[in-house]
Amino acid sequence: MSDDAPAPTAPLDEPPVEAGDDDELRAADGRVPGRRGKATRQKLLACTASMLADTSYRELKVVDIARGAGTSPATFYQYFPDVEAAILVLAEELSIDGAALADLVVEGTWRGKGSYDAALTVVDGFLTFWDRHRPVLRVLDLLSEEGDQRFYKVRSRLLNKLTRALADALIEAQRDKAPPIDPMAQVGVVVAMLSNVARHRYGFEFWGIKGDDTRPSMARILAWVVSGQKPATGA
Amino acid sequence: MSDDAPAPTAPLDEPPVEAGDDDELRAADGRVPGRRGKATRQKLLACTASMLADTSYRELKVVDIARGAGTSPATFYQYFPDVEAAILVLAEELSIDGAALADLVVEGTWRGKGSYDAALTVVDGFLTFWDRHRPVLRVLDLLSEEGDQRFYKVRSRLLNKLTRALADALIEAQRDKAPPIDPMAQVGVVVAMLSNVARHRYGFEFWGIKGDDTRPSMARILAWVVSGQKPATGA
DNA sequence: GCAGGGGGCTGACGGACCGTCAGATCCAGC
DNA sequence: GCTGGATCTGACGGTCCGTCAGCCCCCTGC
Repeated sequence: MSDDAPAPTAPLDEPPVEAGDDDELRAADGRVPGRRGKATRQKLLACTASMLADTSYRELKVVDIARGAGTSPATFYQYFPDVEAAILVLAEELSIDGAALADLVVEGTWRGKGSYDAALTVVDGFLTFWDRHRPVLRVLDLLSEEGDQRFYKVRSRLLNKLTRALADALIEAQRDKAPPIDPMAQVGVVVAMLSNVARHRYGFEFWGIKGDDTRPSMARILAWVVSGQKPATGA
Repeated sequence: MSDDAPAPTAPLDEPPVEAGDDDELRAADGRVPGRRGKATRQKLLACTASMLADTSYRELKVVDIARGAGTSPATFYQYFPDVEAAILVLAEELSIDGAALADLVVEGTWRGKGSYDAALTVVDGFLTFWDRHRPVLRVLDLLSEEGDQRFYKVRSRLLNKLTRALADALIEAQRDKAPPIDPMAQVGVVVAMLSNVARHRYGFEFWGIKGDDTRPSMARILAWVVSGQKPATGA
């Protein structure tokens, strides 16, 4: 739909506020919520998040969320058109925390021997981020996979910051060589690796991969791709 | 649940038939379906697959499947406990086609210069496989993500063959060096990359990555990880 | 401190879909 | 043609959804 495909390394850091018809928060009937209204809205959000932590998305009922927040289903619909809208708000809040990942990239040194350490820092940061927000990220993945454009956009923006930062690091680290392949494509596939491993991390150890060897594996690849040189693996 | 965590490189190729209490196919009421019954069951499966191609999973109704197959909802429940069970059968049928991917690995040469070509063959095979079976694979990912053990198992088995084959190739290609990291972990993360890129392939080009640079990117990484040497990139 | 207005909340309802019966229908085999 | 089992289905109770109209309570102005 939106044709704002940006140039590969453009910054494009719009603030994560939603750009609606009106910049004011609106309830279902068009009224602007007051103090009390905002409080229940927040309580509903918190309750949604906490239920998501130990309930599969498909068996998440509006009535449960509402009752859990000490209110009624009709009230829920006062503030959100559906459950997904509430989760979307939760997902957008993630952007702030996710931006810190890009900072990890900028702070690291990607030329020479330091690249592996920088990569491991990013890998660990990513895994930690994913673990902390697993419930929301799970449905974020779920719904963007289902073709929901709203979620797809949030997901893209979330990973985009990190990907762009890595692409910039690659360009900087390999500035003397002419890169044969689009830097965004190179680091994009690595980010895909990161996110998929983070998703299925539990499954990995289930099926015969010992301990935490996935971490150095990914760090090695990341360091190699960004720096362009075989990294000195911290054996 | 099942504690059959195998040694990293054990074959473990059980045939993809389901190992139930009885080796016979059963309907809901416990009877063995006859000729006519099997035909409608098959028609229901086909209809499920075709609806999945252009309907999101969440809006896939049993009544639609049943009507599409020219029968009634009650009949559907005669053969499948729920929609997921039908999709699970579809997913299991994929195993056969998926096994061919492992063959691609075995046939390739992973030492020296040939490694990049071998890797590109595997990458393309993987992407083709994913594109061909996208509707079913989408739901397979979806439901295993949701914690459904049945789907998780099928998904693991599907990727396991390929992963093991790659791990074996790695061990063979790097037999003179002592590998610092578990080979399964090394290739496992690459397979994670492959599957996640295959999933979001459309999104990649949407967001500013030109043409098909993801293919060589992944091939380069795959070749490097398996062979242990910087591959000669087919510029 | 009290009355009025409006923001906030809810019971209750129609509708969609689910999963399950008991009974109708079909099809061999005699 | 008749019969018994295999196959199919209409119809139902139940759950959840999303939406009203109307009630309650807070808060403001006097």
